Amino acid sequence: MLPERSLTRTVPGMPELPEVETLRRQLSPHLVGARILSVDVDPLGRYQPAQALTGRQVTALERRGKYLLAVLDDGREAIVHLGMTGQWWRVEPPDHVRVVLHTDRGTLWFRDSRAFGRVDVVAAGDYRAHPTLAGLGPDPLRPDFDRDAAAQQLTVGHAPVKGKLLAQAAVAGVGNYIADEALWRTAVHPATRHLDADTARRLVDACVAVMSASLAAQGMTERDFQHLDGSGGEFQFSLDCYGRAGQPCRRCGDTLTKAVVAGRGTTWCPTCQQNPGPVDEVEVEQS
DNA sequence: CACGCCTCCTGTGCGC
DNA sequence: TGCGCACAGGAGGCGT
Repeated sequence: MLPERSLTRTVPGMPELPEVETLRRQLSPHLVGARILSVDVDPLGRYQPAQALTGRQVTALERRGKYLLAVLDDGREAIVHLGMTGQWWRVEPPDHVRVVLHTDRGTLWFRDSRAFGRVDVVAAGDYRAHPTLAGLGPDPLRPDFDRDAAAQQLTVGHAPVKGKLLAQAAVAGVGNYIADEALWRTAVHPATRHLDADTARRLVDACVAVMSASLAAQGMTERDFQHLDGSGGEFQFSLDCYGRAGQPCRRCGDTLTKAVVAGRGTTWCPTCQQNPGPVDEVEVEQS
């Protein structure tokens, strides 16, 4: 059963699809059907749109990729993105409260220390102010997930495959750890700029497999896991690659390396994931 | 047009 | 020990 102190079991580091879906399931009983009586919002401008939730009833809580969508009773919907550190609490957090929802079922607090999260209220389906959401690729948890369409996206363009994965246009909900794990599983170098169709399909399958395993573990809880109260995610214990720079590859024993690829910290095995040619990576110190 | 770089934030963890 | 500072990182915006 859900502990009182933290609804989210805090999902600290990087909420990706499994973490956001876990949160959606935990949040639903407290939000779907509830009416929001009043809203307190942090002075920071980016959260101001949440004020528009006042008086609204939530009719459904959906998820697309890493976006939570709360369908409202007036034809609009609330878009919630957790950014890096967004959390929902059922008790008042000690700090970094950005939005407070007073509902007829109790109060929910949105805490976001780094303030990369976002809350917006738009006409249903109007994602003009959210281009990534507007161009979101197929979501692996939806029954109509089109694996070949996702793979096709990965074969076009010239950007490093790591960047294509993070862009959300191929597979919705991929973040840094899912990308690194999937690339490791398929033995694809993250800086690869061209994939053949078969490799692309295997990479999509690997993304889905990593997401499924992580969701089954209720996602990854990284930094705050000392505060866990029994409902925390466990996937951090199943990682083969992400966060293991400097440690031996579980497949070949070589030392996993870390560098910046497509602007993001990236870990891979230099033996299993062969360098496809000239790449523009910057070596980063290993721990 | 697609890509790459900068920005937003603040806790963390490093170096001195 | 304590201080200061660079850095991480999802997504948006913009320049090339």
